[in-house]
Amino acid sequence: MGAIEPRILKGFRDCLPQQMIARQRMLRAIEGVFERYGFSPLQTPALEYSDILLGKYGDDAERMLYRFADKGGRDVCLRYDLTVPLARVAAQYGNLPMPFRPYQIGPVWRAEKPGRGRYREFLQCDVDIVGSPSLLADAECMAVDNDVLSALGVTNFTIKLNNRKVLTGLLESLGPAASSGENANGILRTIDKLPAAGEKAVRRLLATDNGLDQSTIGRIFEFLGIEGSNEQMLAGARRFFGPSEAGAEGISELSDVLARAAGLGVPEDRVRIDFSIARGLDYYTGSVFETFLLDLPGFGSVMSGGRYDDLISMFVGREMPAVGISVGVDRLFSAMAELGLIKPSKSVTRVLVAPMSTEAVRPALESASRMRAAGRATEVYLEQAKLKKQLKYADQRGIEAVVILGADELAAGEATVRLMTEGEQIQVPLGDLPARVASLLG
RNA sequence: GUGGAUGUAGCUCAGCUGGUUAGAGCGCCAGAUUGUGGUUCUGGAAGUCGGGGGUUCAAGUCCCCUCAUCCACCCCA
Repeated sequence: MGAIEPRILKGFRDCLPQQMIARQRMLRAIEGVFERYGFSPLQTPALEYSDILLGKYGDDAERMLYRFADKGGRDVCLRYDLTVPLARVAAQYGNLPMPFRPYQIGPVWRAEKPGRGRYREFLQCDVDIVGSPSLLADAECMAVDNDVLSALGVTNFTIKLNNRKVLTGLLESLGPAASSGENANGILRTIDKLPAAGEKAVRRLLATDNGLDQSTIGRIFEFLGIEGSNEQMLAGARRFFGPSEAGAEGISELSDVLARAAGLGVPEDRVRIDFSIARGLDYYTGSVFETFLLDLPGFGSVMSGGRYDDLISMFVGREMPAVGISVGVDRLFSAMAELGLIKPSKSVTRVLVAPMSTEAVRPALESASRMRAAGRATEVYLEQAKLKKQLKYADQRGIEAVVILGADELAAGEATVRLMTEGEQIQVPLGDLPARVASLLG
């Protein structure tokens, strides 16, 4: 008795009904946006063979993989995101019609230190477009991003946009020391820290961690220092790169994606080119985006993604371009809670049927069934209790209507319906109950 | 992982320089005449004072260790 202390693992959370109700509403809104863009649901397992996930994310991320041997001695990992499992699916099923447009809603796990808006288990909602190299697909991801936040009532945000080709072009222009393989990824991850860590720290890290000399670092910051409107930044970057350099292709893609996104109705002032956005994950190859809430500076990105044209080919060996974006549902939810955009609900029940005596139980059950058939979430009070207690039960749960069935009502063949917010009561013939309650509740 | 802060009732916290049976607000439960919630009034339940060790006649209060949480750095959704 009580010998086991109830507790929960660090970084993991219970979502009690009061939160879950609002969270489910949020998920439905997100799902609605996804489906309006023609994305279809996909689900994959929480566990994958380790070799499916390893080598896709980069060192920083891989340290955060939950990895263990299962009962059969298989080397497995909890998925770190939804993108790599999707890549596996796209590679594994040869009969998928392309472009393949799945959306996924599911938990992912990262064994990192939890903090504000950071958990070890959290829900991601991804949309991906597999099999199309079109930059229109990139722009669609941004439009989904914009629509999702708008649908949730969030208005003050910025989608930061960059292109990996710009960054790799930058590194190539610096010579082989900077642009070769793993070192290039390391440099990008360092650059990605710029908004959080600041220029000084990044300069130091580029020298100590990435082994760059001061003139190379100077050149990088010459590029990162390009400022101004999106147009001005594109123009500045064009001047920086020669026309034949790899970076120029990225600049042209950026310009294209911007135009397409505007065409899809993404307000232009919500999109900002930011050359320091690299994303911590290795698999990105083209567009990268991260979304920030301007009312919560320092909160971190609530939605992000990018193009990963080479990831799926790591499984199949042939070209398979893809682009996607991911909503950090839990983070977004806690951000919205901080901003007061979440209305908590205590229960989904809208009607409580209150039987006042044992004789009233049978008619109460029947009434409840008919109310449910009419589509109203209905509970029957389970114990014999005073009316006072039953009304209190309804009040505590925010239940809008109580159907009272007592001796008087039974004798008259009707029920008393009490509307809790108004405090009004009306007599309703039992036969009309579902229709009347439905119209009273709206 | 580094630095700082905090751990007292379900929640938010008070408890002065160590001194008898540890408090408040909110919440919860019950009652204010027999079938009417949310307001009010009355009453009630509930705490190994995070855990362990030490100093002392005496520790929630001082010291040490440990665990946990929060904030910053770091990293990301």
